Amino acid sequence: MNYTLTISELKDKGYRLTKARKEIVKIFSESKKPLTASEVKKKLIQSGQSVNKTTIYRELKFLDEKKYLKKVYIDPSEVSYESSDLKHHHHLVCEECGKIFVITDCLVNDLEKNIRKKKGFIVRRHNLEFYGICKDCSN
Amino acid sequence: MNYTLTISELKDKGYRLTKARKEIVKIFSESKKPLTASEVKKKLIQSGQSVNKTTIYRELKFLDEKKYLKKVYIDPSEVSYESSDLKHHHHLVCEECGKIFVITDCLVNDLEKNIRKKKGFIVRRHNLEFYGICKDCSN
DNA sequence: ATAATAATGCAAATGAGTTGCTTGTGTCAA
DNA sequence: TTGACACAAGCAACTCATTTGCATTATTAT
Repeated sequence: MNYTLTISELKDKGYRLTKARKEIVKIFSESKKPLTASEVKKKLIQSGQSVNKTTIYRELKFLDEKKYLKKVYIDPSEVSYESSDLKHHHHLVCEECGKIFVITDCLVNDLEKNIRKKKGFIVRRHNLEFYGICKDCSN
Repeated sequence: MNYTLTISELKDKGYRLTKARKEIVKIFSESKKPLTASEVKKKLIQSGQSVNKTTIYRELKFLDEKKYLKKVYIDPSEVSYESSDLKHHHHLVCEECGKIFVITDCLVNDLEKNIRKKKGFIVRRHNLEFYGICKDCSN
């Protein structure tokens, strides 16, 4: 994995280690689920940091461009991000309570190979999200 | 198929047949790819209709609620819609030229059954989009 | 410590989507 | 055919995520 989301990795690459950057890296490396800009802001406030939203958007963009974060489209009204060195996985999104569960099975790879063979389309990435009702909410 | 996107179906259900509604239904029933509100507006203008964006948003919402259209999340900055009586399929989105191709294979059903069994999560729907480089752009 | 460069904060702008309100138009019954 | 009523359309103003310009501040190599 080339893109380990750690302070030392960023330092090695020669990127500046600012307060905001370090804290945002920490937040994503500890988070078990994708986070939106506003969720990141909340977490920063909780940890006593006051960071301007513009800075957060710019930092998310920076980490996305450098491949340390990936965009995840779960809520059409807000983009989420997650660390790109997580093992390949997909999300179960409960339409009742909004909780997000992770599944690590992925049988899409075979499909991608077929697509390449049959259509000449080279798949670089895919999004697969499941929406439904979680165990707790189905009673 | 209960939700055939046609004028006569809407008439049978007792919905009003307005100019905008009829034209939007026509646009979606002829379109081979998902369309955003602004793309619908463009097509309306091309066909000589001037329809307010509010009307378009309300009509998309109406047709979505009545299950004649489905939301498709391809571009995180804009929601797309497509006719819901299309055969189940997924999209190949070229990251170079933006063209959208359709694939009708879907091996996600098995996965959904597993999810239900293993996690107790009842999948209602899923989004699966592939992003990559199309044949024309890979030279 | 200092210069060079990148990051920050703030205010203002953008753009998708929504809402309140008034006016216009299909539909149906008489 | 007409009138009443409910639903739809248009307009302006609003919301909310995200972006941009610009002046200021912080980080880092020298």
